[in-house]
Amino acid sequence: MMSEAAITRLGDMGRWEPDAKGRLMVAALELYTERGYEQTTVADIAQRAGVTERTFFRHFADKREVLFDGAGTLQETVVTAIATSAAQTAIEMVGTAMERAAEMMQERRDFARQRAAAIAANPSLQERELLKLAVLGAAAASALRDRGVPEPAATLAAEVGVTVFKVAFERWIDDQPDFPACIRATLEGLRALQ
Amino acid sequence: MMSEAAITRLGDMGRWEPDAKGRLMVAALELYTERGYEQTTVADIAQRAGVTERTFFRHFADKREVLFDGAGTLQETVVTAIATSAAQTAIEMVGTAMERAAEMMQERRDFARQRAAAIAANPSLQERELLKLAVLGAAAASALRDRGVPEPAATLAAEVGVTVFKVAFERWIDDQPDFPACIRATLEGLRALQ
DNA sequence: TTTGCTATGTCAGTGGCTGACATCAGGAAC
DNA sequence: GTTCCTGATGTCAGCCACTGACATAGCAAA
Repeated sequence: MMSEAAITRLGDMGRWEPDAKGRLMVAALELYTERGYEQTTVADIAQRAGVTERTFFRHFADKREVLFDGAGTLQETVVTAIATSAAQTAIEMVGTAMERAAEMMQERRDFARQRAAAIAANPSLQERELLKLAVLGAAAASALRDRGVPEPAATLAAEVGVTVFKVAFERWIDDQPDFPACIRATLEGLRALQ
Repeated sequence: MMSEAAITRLGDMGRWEPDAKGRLMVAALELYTERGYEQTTVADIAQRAGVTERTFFRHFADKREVLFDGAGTLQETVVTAIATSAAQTAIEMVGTAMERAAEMMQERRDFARQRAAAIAANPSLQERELLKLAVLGAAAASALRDRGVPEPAATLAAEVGVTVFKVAFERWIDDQPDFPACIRATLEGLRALQ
C-alpha cells in the first residue's frame, strides 16, 4: 500500500504531514472560490490537502463546517467581553462586546473577504452562517442574564446586537476600512431609528 | 396501486389524485413529530402520502422545504403591509407589518406550534428557518426603500423588525395567547432598551 | 378518437456522510 | 532496540438525499 506512496512523493502531499485540518480549510476556501461550492466535491478538497475524504469528515462535521472553524473563538470573545464589561445598559454591553469581536477579525480582512464572498455565493453556506450567528446570539443572551439582565431584555438586546454585527460586517466588507468603527456607527444608526 | 379511497370530490380542476403536495406536507410534519427529522426518510414521507420519492422532489426542493411552504405568503403579507402603511417611522412601518403577519398566523396556532416544535428539535431545520427569515428581512428592507427610507436605516429597521418577530413568536408559542399583542409588547421592550 | 398537456412513475447515477476495521507514525515502557 | 500503546489516517461497504432522462397515466380540448 504505502510503498507506492513512497515513490510518488511529490504528488502525495505528506499524508502524515502536520496540520491536516489547516490544509483542508485552505484547500476548501480555494476551491469554493475557484469553482464554487456546489461544483466542489469533498473528494476534491481532500485530494488538494493530501488526505482522503474520510479524514475530511473526521475534522469537520460536514462540507460546510470547514468554513466556520473560527466561530467558537468568536463566541468566546463576545461572552468574555460581556462578562467583564463595565457598561451600564444591556445594549452597551453587547455593543462593546461586538466591537471586541470586530477588533479580532480586523486583523485578517483579506481572509474575511474571501470567505464572505464564498458564503454570499451559496444559500447553503448562508444557512450555516445564520445558524452560527443565532448560536452566538443565544450565548450573548446567556452572558447578559449572568450579568443580571432580565428576560426578555437579555434576548432582545443580544439579538439586536447580532443584527448590528451583521449589518456592520457588510459595511466593513463593502468599503469601510475600520470594522469597530462600523459597529459604533451602526449602533448610532439604531438609536436614531426611534 | 392507488386504490379507490377518496377520489375527486369538488376540485375537478384537472387533478387526478388531489392535493399530493398537501398530503406530503401533512405526512412530513407527522413523521418529523413522531420519530424526528433525521429518523425520517423522504421515502417514508412519500409512502405515507401515497406517492413516490421522486414526486416529493418535484413539489419540494429538498427534505426541509416541505415545512416552509407558507414562507412566500408570509413575505407577501409583510411587503404589502409596508407598501400601504400609514406609519411615520421605518420601525413603525415594519412593526405594523409584523403585526399583520402575526394576525395571519394567529388563526393556526396548533399547526404553528407543532411545526415550531419539529424545527426546534433539529439544527438543519433551524438553518432553513433562519434563511427564510433573512430573506423576509431583505424583502422588508426593499419595501422600506420603496417607501423612501434611506440606507442603512432600511436594512437596520427591517432586520430589527425580523428580530422582534422572532422574539415575539417564541413568547406566543411559549404561553401567550395573542400573537399581535406579543409583537407590540416586544416592540415596546425594544424602545425601553435604550 | 385523436392529440396534447401535466402529474406521476421508473431507473440509473452522483455525492454527502457514517460505521467498522486495518494500518501507520511517534513516543513511552521495557 | 524492541515492544506496546495511542491517535491519526486509509480502505471499504453502505445508506440516503437529490437529479436527469425517459416512460406512462389521466384529463381535456380539438
